[in-house]
Amino acid sequence: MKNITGRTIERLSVYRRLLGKLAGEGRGKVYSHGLAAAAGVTAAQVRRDLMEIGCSGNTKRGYDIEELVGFIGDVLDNPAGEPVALVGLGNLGRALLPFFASHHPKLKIVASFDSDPAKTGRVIHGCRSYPAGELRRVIESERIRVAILTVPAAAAQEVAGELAAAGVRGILNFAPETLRLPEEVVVENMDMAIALDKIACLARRHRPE
Amino acid sequence: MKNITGRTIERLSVYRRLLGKLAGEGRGKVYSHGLAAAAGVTAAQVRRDLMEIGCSGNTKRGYDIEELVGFIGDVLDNPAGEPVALVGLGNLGRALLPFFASHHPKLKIVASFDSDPAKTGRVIHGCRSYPAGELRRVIESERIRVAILTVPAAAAQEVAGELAAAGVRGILNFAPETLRLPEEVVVENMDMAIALDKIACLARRHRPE
DNA sequence: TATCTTCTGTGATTCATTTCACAGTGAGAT
DNA sequence: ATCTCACTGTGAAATGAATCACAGAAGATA
Repeated sequence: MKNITGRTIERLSVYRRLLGKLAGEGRGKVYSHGLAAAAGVTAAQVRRDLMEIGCSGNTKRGYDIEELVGFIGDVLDNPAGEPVALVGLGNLGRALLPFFASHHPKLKIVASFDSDPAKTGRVIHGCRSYPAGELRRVIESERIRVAILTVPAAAAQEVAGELAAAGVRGILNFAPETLRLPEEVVVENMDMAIALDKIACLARRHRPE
Repeated sequence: MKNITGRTIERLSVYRRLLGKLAGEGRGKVYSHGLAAAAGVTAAQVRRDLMEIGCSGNTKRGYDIEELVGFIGDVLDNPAGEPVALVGLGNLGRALLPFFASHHPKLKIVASFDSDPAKTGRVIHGCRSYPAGELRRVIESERIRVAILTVPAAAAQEVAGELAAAGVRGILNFAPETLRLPEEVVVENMDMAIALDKIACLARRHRPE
């Protein structure tokens, strides 16, 4: 299994969520077009994605849901589990904690940080919060490779640099700021200002044919 | 100006933010490679994007920052302003309010909604909150075309349908749920669970050459 | 004025991603 | 036992997006 693209990974994550729902409804098998309709993509796309991760369906019964979830997990998840840090305990950061505290099989927020001492030293949603000065030590000792960044834009670049220096290799960036980091660090921007600009603009000019 | 892609719109939004910062530092002109470095893209990409919205730079001085901001605004913004609704006043929704209350020239959250009466009837961050039952009336009377959806996943599809029926044409969806809507509605997903899956997976396999 | 340099604007190309379309397959019907 | 139908797996084609690379422009320099 060579280089699987980010796009494909996103779709696999969508499929997994939908498959979990189907399994919960007692379904055991699913056709490519069934998954496709639920995920809002084409059936050919689903088949190609599944092919890419090396999993096969039965010609007449479709794909086995449980098996599929297993295959997707093999691709997406770190089998040892993936500890995640949350940096920035403002309104947004605190709002995200319970969001992620939800039942993901492997990802877990194990530490959070803030520069404001009033917000640290406690346990919020089962996750211990540390002062910013402890960042490097905790990240290193817990071997954290993935972080969520919810600090103010003005601090984002500096904090991101510290994270990278401490060993973090993937950052989910909520700050409205373009991060400049060494190329071994993967950054995914969740920039709401840009997203709103985009949908406002597209919605205005979008006219279905 | 024909069909400008979503990708390009996102970059234009990034450019605008950076240009604002440059203007604040007293810069009046910028080269394509200057903007490119700040935005993390190539100079050719910047030139092509700017070409696409019909704006020209001077061969030897580069682009005029103020003019550029104007051109980008002409493409991205609704000149009449764009009222936005926020639906769902849970932790996440409340955390987003101040985020967007920030100084966008045209976008403004003018109304928010929640099904819990305890959360409505007030004014939060300068934005009046209404009970869910008022949704259609307010959206129609305020002519709101863009909405941010921060309700629980289980309610997302239903609420999105109501929004579309009330006239909303663009939805920024924070719920971990694939929305099925008529094609005249533009949906942009801000799905944190998927994004985390993605960076965790990419960070693990990513090895710069 | 002539030359040099460094920029922009853009056709052509490359690269990435999605869709098409069909051969192959197997369960169920007859 | 064979036929039929609806599915999968996948090469090939189409589409979409980013990059290359260079002609042309204009300030700087002498």
